[in-house]
Amino acid sequence: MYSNVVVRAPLHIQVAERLRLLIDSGELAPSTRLNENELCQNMGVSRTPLREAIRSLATEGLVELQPNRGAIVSVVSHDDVTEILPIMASLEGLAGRLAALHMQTDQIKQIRQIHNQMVTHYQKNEVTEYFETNRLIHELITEGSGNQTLVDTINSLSAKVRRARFSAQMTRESWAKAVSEHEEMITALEARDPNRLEAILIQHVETKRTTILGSLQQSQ
Amino acid sequence: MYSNVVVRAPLHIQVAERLRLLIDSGELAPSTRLNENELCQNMGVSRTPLREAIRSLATEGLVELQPNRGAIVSVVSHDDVTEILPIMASLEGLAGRLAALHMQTDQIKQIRQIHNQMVTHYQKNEVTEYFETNRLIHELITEGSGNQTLVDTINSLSAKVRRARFSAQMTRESWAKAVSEHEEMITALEARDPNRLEAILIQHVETKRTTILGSLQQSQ
DNA sequence: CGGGTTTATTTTGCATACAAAATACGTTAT
DNA sequence: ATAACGTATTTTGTATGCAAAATAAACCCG
Repeated sequence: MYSNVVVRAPLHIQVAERLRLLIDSGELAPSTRLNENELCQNMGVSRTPLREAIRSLATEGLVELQPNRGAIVSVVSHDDVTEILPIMASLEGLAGRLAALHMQTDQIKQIRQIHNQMVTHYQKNEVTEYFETNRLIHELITEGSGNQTLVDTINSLSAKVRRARFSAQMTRESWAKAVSEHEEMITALEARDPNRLEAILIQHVETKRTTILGSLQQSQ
Repeated sequence: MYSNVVVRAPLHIQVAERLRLLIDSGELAPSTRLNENELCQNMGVSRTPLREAIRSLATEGLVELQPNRGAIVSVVSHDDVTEILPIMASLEGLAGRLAALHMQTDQIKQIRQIHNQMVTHYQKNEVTEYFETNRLIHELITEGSGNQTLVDTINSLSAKVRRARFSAQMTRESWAKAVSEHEEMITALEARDPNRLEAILIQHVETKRTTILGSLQQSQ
């Protein structure tokens, strides 16, 4: 007999996921205080699993615990981003290097297709769709490394940078540069050239850095 | 009037620290089940802060949650180490590059002193002291990067590798190689040569890799 | 004996209760 | 009016209680 048991995740995990989403979407903005009773009511759970979830998010760095004063949504400062981006560059470079060596040919073809979509979105000035496809490409290359720890590490850092919300400030010029770098990326991947792909990805993050830090207000 | 208030950390943080120590020291061995009542009695706290601590350790990756069956000390497998080491190489390389650029001269002199101590321990075959000074040097270089996020990321990965416990299996040969690489490291640091230091650190982790994975039994 | 099923015990998951700290409020005095 | 103090309320931190799941033990039947 087949098992009918629906193994549903523990409450504190479900709650953590929802909170993560709320924070990531900006619905819970940085420095917002997390009121336990309020959140409990909204989510229909008691304080115990909620608090467990908050503790998890704290070790992830998404919220900051303030003893006897609860937790606030952590603020990603200019300095944080300055610290994170070189790390991202190094890790994305490594991921690209590994991806060039290990990815299946049909997976690379898929990335090329998404890249073409992205270019179309760029030409039509469809910002949201552009960012979505852009993100997907980076995600696929990262996953193409075949190194799950690397994927997790990059995602965790990437999430923090994303929360700094700079995207709107992208200039015509830096956007064009990013797209052309992407073209080079895909070419290097198709040629399975690890050194070149690594170099481009590192350069790409550098471009991102100037874009972001140019527009981000000092010490947010 | 000066404040006399002793701001002591919340219980769940103290508990998490103690558990981290127990796991790191091997007193709580991998795959050991964490019995809540037992631990509560040992530590003299109730289940609530203990459980919060366990959730934190779970997101850190030190323990693994098994729904309805509690938590076990996570097992660092051969594959985990295989994934982690290239990441460490990349990040330690970056840290070295930054350290060569930013470290104060007197800090570099201090590292040279510790390095000399380490060499003495090597010559006298004092394994424990060797590893301790070795660890300290890597820590100081990493911190010398001036990038706290980088320090945290490296430490978190490093802790996992350390828990795999391979150190005893180091051969005469690989030990000698590690020491000579260290000599090169310090020289490059004193010369403030970022590229060279980065390259050596990456190579150094590669040496470590062959040492570790040579001795670690498959799929622990 | 041994395999399988039922019952008892333990252990976890979640909710609630109580105490301490922090915040908000109101009162008084200047 | 406002600054400062004291009190009330809210909010967090920790402990405990109860129900469900998992494990261990007892039991039955072949």
